[in-house]
Amino acid sequence: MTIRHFNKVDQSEMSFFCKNRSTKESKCIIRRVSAKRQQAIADREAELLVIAEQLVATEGFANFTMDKLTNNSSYSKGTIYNHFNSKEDLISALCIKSLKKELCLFKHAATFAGNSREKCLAILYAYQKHAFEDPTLFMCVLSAKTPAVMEKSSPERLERQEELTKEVTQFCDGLFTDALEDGSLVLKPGAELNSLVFAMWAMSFGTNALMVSAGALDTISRLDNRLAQLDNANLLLDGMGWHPLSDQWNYRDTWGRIEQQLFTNNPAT
Amino acid sequence: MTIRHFNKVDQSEMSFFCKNRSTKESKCIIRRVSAKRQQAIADREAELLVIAEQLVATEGFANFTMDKLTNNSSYSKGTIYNHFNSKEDLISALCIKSLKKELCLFKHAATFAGNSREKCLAILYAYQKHAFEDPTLFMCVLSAKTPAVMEKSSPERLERQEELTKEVTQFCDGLFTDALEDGSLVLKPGAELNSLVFAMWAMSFGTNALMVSAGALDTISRLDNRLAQLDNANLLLDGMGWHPLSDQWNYRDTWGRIEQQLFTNNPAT
DNA sequence: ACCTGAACACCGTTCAAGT
DNA sequence: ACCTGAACACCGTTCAAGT
Repeated sequence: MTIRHFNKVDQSEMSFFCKNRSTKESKCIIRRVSAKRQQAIADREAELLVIAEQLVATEGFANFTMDKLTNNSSYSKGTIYNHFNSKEDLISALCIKSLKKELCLFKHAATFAGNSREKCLAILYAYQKHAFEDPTLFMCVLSAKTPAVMEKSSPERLERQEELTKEVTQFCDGLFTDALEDGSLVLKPGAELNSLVFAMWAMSFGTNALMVSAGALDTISRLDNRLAQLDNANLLLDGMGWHPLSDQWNYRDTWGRIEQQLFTNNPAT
Repeated sequence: MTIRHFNKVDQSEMSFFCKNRSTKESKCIIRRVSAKRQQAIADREAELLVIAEQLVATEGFANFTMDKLTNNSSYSKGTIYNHFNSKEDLISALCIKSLKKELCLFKHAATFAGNSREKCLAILYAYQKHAFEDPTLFMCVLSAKTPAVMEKSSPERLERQEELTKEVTQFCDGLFTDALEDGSLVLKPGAELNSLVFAMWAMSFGTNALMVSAGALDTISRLDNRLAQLDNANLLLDGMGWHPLSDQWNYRDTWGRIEQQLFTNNPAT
């Protein structure tokens, strides 16, 4: 059921261990010699992030401590602080992991065979799936934008965060420009592509955030979790005038097909 | 410019200090005797919340400590722990303060003279104003729903939270039922009033949350802050079919009138 | 009946000493 | 070159001693 990501850890993420090697001559040699070791370090970092995420998920953000991470891993505090230069930097790392997973799911979703509006729904389905399966990671993206976290994150990670956010945004821009090109979406006078993308982002983020963290509330628990994202999206996309409108097409059927075709027992990526 | 709230502190909020008085006979006498004292306690609690909010605003949530609160106030740790039985309980109290302010602003906004959709926009204007003026309080409502905070909050405050949330929801329900009654909004077949209210909530919350905490991002900073909420709302309300639609009415003009008539130099409430 | 602040257990972070 | 864990400063919470 669950799509696995990052089985193979990307070495390019190990910015931290390389940061003090500034002399150009030695750089290459060291890299070549320690390639295997660097892979080991990257794997350890991934392992630490998995443990951290589990701890945050079970005990909540506030109750998560570096002590607990140390005790639940086989590494010492010093080693952990070699990977993350503060607790906040670790959250930043979780945010990066989250963005990478989102991007991966989005790209998978975009392969859905359908019209442009259906593809957009596929992305939203993927976003929802991410939020429900990994609420902790999903929320990390928000908390990573908090001043307190940003101030204490390493510049390398902040940069990586920005890069990935830009990639996600551009990906969504692409959806909209496709729709503009095939004529299923037409900009109203005075409207901008940017603000449409932002509207969709705000709506889907708001829906997910409220469902994930305020699910206990009356108003929300009365709604059908599986369909709220679809219903909200339909209202918004109708408002944008994105054809076919929801009374001319059975998007509830689309929603089911997205689930079946893309996210069921599929060892994608 | 700023509308002031809670100059007069509501005594009913001091649940904490009264909780151990269960014998009915003595209750009344004690209440009467200590009425003045209870007012003093309520005032102190309000004072502590103001200081706490400032600290959270300047140093961030993670960097806020009970020690700093103690040092910045004229009271001892023990006294502060008489008001809030944990750091999380204090966040819960900030959430309550936030909800009360929202409700107060919403009721003021609902006095706007206009059609039902314009009234809805007035509420959204008020919500945005709250989020931008008091980002800390705004975000408290979300963090208060976090399991970690809920587990350590006093039951009294959790109950008050729920009460207020219900009040806000019912208030929004009212807006929609008014629109249904005067015919400017018609439910599509299969649609529910509940899900429309939720959609508006998700959209406006998402918009505010992204603007407040991710304002540093490229995509967002390019947007006109003042108008994003309006633009997003117009897309959504058009999608609901709430008349007059945005191409039949100048809602940008409405937005300006809301600001001028309701939220400029007005010592309301 | 309420206030106080010393006291305690715990957490984030560092760094001298190891390998 | 990297790892370790003792050490330190700080934070959340309590509670015996005051008024």
